[in-house]
Amino acid sequence: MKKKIVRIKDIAEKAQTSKGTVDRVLHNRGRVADDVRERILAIIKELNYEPNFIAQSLKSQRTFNLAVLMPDPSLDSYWVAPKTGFEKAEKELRQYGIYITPFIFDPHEEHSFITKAQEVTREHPDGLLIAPVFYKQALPFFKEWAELNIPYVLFNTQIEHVAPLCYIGQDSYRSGSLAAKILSFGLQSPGSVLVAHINEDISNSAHLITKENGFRDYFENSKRDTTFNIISKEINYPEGEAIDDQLDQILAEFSDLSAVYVTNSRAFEVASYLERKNITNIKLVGYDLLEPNLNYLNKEIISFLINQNPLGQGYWGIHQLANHLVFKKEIPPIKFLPLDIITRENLDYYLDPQK
Amino acid sequence: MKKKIVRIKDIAEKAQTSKGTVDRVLHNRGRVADDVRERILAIIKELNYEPNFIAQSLKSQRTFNLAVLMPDPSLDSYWVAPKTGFEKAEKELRQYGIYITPFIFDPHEEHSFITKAQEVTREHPDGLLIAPVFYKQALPFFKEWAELNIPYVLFNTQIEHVAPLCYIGQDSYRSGSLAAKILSFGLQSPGSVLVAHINEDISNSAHLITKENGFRDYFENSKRDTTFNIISKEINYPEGEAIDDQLDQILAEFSDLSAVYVTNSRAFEVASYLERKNITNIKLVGYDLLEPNLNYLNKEIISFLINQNPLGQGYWGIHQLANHLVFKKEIPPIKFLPLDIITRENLDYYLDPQK
DNA sequence: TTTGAAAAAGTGTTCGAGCACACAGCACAT
DNA sequence: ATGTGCTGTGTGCTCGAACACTTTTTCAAA
Repeated sequence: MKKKIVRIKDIAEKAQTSKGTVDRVLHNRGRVADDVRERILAIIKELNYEPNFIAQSLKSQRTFNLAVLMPDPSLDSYWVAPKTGFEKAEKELRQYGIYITPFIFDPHEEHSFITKAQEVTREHPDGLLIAPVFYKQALPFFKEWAELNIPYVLFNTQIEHVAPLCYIGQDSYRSGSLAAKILSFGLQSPGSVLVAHINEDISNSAHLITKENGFRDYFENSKRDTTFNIISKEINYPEGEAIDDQLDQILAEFSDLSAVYVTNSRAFEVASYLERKNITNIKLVGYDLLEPNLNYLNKEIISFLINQNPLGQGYWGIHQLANHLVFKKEIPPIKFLPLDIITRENLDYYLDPQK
Repeated sequence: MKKKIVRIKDIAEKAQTSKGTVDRVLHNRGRVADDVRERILAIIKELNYEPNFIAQSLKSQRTFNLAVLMPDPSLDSYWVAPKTGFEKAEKELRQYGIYITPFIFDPHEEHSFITKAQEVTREHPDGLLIAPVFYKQALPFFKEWAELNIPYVLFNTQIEHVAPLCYIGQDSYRSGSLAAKILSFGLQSPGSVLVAHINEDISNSAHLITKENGFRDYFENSKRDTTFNIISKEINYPEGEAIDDQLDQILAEFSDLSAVYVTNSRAFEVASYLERKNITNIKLVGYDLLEPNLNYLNKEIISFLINQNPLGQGYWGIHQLANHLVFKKEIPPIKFLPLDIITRENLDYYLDPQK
């Protein structure tokens, strides 16, 4: 029943050599005769040896200093969750010598990002987890970090043409399709459907366009009798003020508006509008389990939220770095997190950070 | 930045004693003079000592033999996933001395369950993960295992009045409400809604009734203008034969049938019927990512599936036992797994067993 | 054949916790 | 006076992998 755990010593005995030699083979340290190497390699394979990583990490007392570069949670509460996530990961991984230093920048100020990125470079961490919300400003740093051999993991925003250790986040195209599927399920009669990009610099946010494409394509490819008029708008308003004017205008133009898809976490703005104007026949789908969103989800003004799992992004980001640095595992270049569909009924299970 | 890790040796030095004495204090093994004990305790607190559990588990080579008692996956493919789950957990935890012996019974034969349960008792494992699908037959065994001090974790079926270490599974009531929410979102005009219990011994499956209650209550409590006629049926048919007769009958009786909620994993039977009869205006929601279900989900004959995460049930079941036995953690008496809403667009992320 | 340096192989220590064992000191019984 | 048993304390080995260090083997040049 019990498979015996294979130790280096077992391999050495079976190969009639010593553990030192086996060790050299295992770590490609050379200085081993070819025939012995072959023999040992065969036995390793035969016995299906897996290093006891407990002993491994006990021995190698080395510590790893990781850096996290991301926006300030106190300025945009979306970022609270990733912070919670990486802190949770740090707690789990402290045993393995993982330490994290956060570098927090102001998401509205490019130069704040640049300053912090420079600090990261100066610190020269063993690994970096970064939310590259400033796409263009980040590019030169990626080059620098690559030269310094600092592996970096991206999260939240996927960027082409840089070679991170891994990207953690969602498949934006699919995400859009999913939103479309949900709304489409709830729509019977024809009407207009709004894709709303709220307070975003679209030129720096390719992923929102990707979401929109996924959304549009779903409606185009679905073979339904009813057709829908998909319109998209960038809605910008000063922080603190209401969104009413813009929405009034859109409603005036499209009186048959029956659904709204908000491509970021600001669905609550639309929900607040709908509530105040007492409009109940417009279905609303958005992103992320922020407090104001949850409020309207509970009131069923927001029908569904898609969870981008920001906590998981922080958590898994650190874990990927640890897998690479500590456990020397192969890291897949992309780790897509699930597109969780959240409604009032299953909300609880996604709120509490469970492993 | 880096907090220095405190070792037993550090405590011993500071207390001017030896690590053996500190060790005895830490493990309440007695044989320590009171004043020394106090002094050591104070220092432990002051330095905030936390045992290095890597070294701990390296040393204590103790192995734990866990048993899993569940139905045969080759007789009902639902059980493939829990098996995959506990095997995955075993792989991760082998390092910590966890070994699993499966005890597989025929889910259609009570005596098969009883035989296997007796085998478990004879084996006297260090812990047990059990899917108590035979409620009544299982009861005496729980008593026995409690007396033998074998901690057991329930999964799949929640049972009252036994005191397991933990229950892993879903909140059935919520699960029903969620199904209702989804269907309700897709239903505009009034009509009949069927709750179908397919090939289940309802008397032994309280959780299906709970699902139905959750489902009904959602419709009752929702303040919508349209009202729906909720009917429920037990549908039984011999394995291998089709379900057509029963459904024909129901459709004849309720010509306005607009949705079906299948309370277990057999939604594909209904889907197959709908496909063959070319009925497209009935929405269908069911459970579990079985191959035949996925087929109809892709064809959009099944609109949504709720994932009961059977893989996670096996996986977390073993992990809870390990947390209890190996890591001496507190275990919550109930671990509800998320009610994942699955559709064609987000299916992939729930299929592959990711951590 | 001897020598010597490089290559190959083997030995021993370390990491931190756990635990068996050794041992000293003392009380009490024989 | 010596033995027995118990308490309090300290020492040293173990777990498996890593790696520095030592020893042995090999093989070419002298």
